[in-house]
Amino acid sequence: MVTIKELAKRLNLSTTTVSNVIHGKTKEVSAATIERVQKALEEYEYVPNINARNLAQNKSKIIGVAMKGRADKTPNLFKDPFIAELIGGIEKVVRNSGYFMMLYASDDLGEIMKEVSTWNVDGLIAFGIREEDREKVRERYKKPIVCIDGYLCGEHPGMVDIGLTDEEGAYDAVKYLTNKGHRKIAFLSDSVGSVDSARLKGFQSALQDAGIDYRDEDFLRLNPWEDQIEESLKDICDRLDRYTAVFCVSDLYAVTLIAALVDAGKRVPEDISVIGFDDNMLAKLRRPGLTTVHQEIEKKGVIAAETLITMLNGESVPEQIILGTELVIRDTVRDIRADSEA
Amino acid sequence: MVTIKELAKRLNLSTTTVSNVIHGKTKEVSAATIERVQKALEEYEYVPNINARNLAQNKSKIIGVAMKGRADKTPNLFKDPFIAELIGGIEKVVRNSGYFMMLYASDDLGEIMKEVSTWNVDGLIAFGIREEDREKVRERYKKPIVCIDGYLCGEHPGMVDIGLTDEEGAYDAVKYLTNKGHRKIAFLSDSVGSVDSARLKGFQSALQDAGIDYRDEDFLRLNPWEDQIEESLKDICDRLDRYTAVFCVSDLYAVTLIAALVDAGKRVPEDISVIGFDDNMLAKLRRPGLTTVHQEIEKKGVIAAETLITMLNGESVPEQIILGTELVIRDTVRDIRADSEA
DNA sequence: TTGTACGCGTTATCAA
DNA sequence: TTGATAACGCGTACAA
Repeated sequence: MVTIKELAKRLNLSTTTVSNVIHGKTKEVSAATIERVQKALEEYEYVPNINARNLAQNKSKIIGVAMKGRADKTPNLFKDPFIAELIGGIEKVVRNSGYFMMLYASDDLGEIMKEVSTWNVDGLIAFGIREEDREKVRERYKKPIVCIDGYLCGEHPGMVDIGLTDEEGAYDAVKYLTNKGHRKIAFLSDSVGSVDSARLKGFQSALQDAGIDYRDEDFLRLNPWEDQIEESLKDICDRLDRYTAVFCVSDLYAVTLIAALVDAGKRVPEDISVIGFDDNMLAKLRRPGLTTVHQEIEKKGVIAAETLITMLNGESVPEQIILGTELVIRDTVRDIRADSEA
Repeated sequence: MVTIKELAKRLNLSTTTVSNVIHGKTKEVSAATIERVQKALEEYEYVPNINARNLAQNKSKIIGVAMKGRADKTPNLFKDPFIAELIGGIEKVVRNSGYFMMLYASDDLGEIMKEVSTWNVDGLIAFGIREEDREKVRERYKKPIVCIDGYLCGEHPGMVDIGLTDEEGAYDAVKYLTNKGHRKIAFLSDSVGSVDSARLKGFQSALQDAGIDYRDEDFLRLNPWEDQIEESLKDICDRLDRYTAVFCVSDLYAVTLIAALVDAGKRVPEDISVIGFDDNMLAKLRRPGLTTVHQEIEKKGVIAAETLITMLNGESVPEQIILGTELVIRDTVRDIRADSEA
């Protein structure tokens, strides 16, 4: 660990000169000195001390990724392919831009914000931050923030949102189900976040357009905790006896549900049709294929990170970016129109 | 951003006293002062500046996770469920121990090591570092290192390895295949790392024990690059015409292969039996279930991180920890003994 | 019980 | 073209 100071002493130069060479501020340094310094840098394998640099510049080159509630929902954050792909996308961009990524997952927003300011994080990507928490975040953190699926409304200076056509996506999926003759359709989710409620809205609209009444009991709530999921699934499978189709709020849940259904002796789609959301690898790699609503998850992460870095560069960015969805028809929805006519 | 200095001035105290209160060195501070300081800390929302702290203490509270070659193999690191689960396990422990995780994925080991020392990382978890690179790493980085699947041999002070019974696992799987009457068995992998060669060894032993000759052409090499994988899969599917079973080096590859086989009009296991390795969510969530070799991936990450933190605490740890494997029999291997007798 | 003063490695300002 | 020197915020001997 050679320091600039040591190097300077060895070369009989000042730290300033060495520092200047390191940073290419070479206009005011003689060619000979540059040469000498560069050689020494190589020879002694100089690496800058980021802590000192950051301290001096009041920067960090760190981009924080804050995920409220996620640590509690999934003990292993990355087991959910959605999270994994999203973070993968972010990480790629962050790394290629010369920044570093630091992950904060906690249910306690205060905790997250404390660490974010402790590390002097240059910018923040927030995932799963609710409307009511947004003020608190802004108050304690003045640098650029990009929200993912934040459903920002109103003015939020220095804060942009990367969203999705959640409502339309769900609408298309459920419309497809009703077109195939389904009238008893359940909605499977785990909570009632902004994303879920947007998708529920689309679900309800599609039902309405088909002249079907939505009842509260159609909302099936999966408890994703590892020690409770099995029981929860069993309960849901039972309740699904009264339905011919389920719209699931994620592929993970769709695939998990299908496994439970199959284990309970039911066939998909012969006995019940299932439709997912995300079109992640779980959907893509299974055969028969999962009918689902496609979204570009990795791209979402990439765009979030790129947007943040653009902001960090002082350039302007749109207040909101909404990515599209597309229904991908594969093999888990059955056409039951013939049945009902019979 | 209040600093200790400012706080001290406001309270008419010295920075030392404030600092002492912050760190609970309360034996030599009057109760009244403690009270006052703590109240001020709350009120002004004091957060320490990590850069300054690290600079002063020459520490970082950062644990680096270095993955050589991974950035090039998978453009999105976390798309591979094995990586995702492993990192998830590490991250959980790291976070709960008050450390932070920083990810380095690059094909260039020098690049990785440079950043590791730049950030003054307290400890390193290395994944996919080859024998020949180990010296280089040790030379440039003197702090504790935990390797995952490193296949360390010989003396490596301050360096421990978390491994797996790869050879036995593969042996069990292939033994199972031969027991079921298979004699034309292929080996699917993407490279020839230590892990793969251990599994290949087990593969070969099992063949040998069943009196089957191993030929080089039985080694099917999958090219996992996104733009080449399709072609590679097609080629492999063709070559599999001459086999009744494949042993795949990962569940990801097994599931990917099955999808390709199904798309090519083949049935698993009726036409060809497939066996995987890892028993990750891909295997667990599919129906019919994937027969595979179970390993506790998340636990591997957890143990790696725990071991490193133990080392960081100055306690002693075993030089090597080998986790076990277990064959999980599900539904992708067919018993063809009846066929051959017929 | 509290305060002073210095060092950590780097950058930045200003003077030479 | 180069060099002194003062920050940056914190921790810690050592002094009071």
